[in-house]
Amino acid sequence: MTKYSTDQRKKILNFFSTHPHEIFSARQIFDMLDDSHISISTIYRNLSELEKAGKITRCNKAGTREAFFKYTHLEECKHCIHLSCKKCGKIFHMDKAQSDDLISKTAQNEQFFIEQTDSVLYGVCGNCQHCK
Amino acid sequence: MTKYSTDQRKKILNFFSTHPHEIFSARQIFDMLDDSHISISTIYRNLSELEKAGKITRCNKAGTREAFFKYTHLEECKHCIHLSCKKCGKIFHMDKAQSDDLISKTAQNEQFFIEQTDSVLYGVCGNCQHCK
DNA sequence: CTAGTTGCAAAGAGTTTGCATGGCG
DNA sequence: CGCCATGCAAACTCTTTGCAACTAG
Repeated sequence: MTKYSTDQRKKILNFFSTHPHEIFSARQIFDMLDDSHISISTIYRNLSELEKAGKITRCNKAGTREAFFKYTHLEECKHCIHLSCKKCGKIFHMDKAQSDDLISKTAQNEQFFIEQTDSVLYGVCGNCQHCK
Repeated sequence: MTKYSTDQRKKILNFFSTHPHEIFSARQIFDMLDDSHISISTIYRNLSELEKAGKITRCNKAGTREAFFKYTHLEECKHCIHLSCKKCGKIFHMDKAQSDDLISKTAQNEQFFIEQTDSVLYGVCGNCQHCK
């Protein structure tokens, strides 16, 4: 679907690749790329394209109504569960061994087949735990 | 905050208690209680009240923009991680022992403190796994 | 009686879409 | 030069809110 490489597209993808461990809403990206004057509809259209292309992943953030997106640059992103800090918004990766263990145990014990890609656990990260 | 017991309130809560293992959006409840002619704003206001009162819990559903709610009738709901089936929308409870294990291991290994209440893992349940 | 609750319609947030213009290849 | 992408504004969806009418206690 994506045929041309436009300036706007490059800037949006570049933004994600330079912030690989955080999640962002369309509005946040719009604001942070303010000096590029990219229209909000272009942001939305590109986020959808990038999502379809598998370069970013759509996810929810507890207590918000907006869609959030995170960069999926790493192979590991596809093979482990994500942890999202409610305070700073950063994304962490659960240890692969533990992810796998959880998934297989849940399949066995509960007959439930977790899909890592869509699954985000919420909580507070070590950093934010310290500062009140 | 909830002082009076109105007909609308009773019907909404009753709806949840008779569907304890599924999640619903405001619109779905509105449609399913159609013959009671409860206005959509009353649905929303009561969902907020019931949430504050701890009788239902707000949660996200992957790939949707709406808020979903589930009945929190059980004590166990407050102490374990939830599993949401992407196909049928039903909610399952992860075994408490496994929930606890996961939370303490993640705290240790990753320095990340999961909050059960907000955390929903997505996947496919045993039932839906069988039917394609 | 009177304060909480409802219904309606209007306002708000977030997101999508139609259409003319612009720019990549 | 042709088609895709962009920008703008309007439309849409989900949710909240103001206000007058209604009702539980």
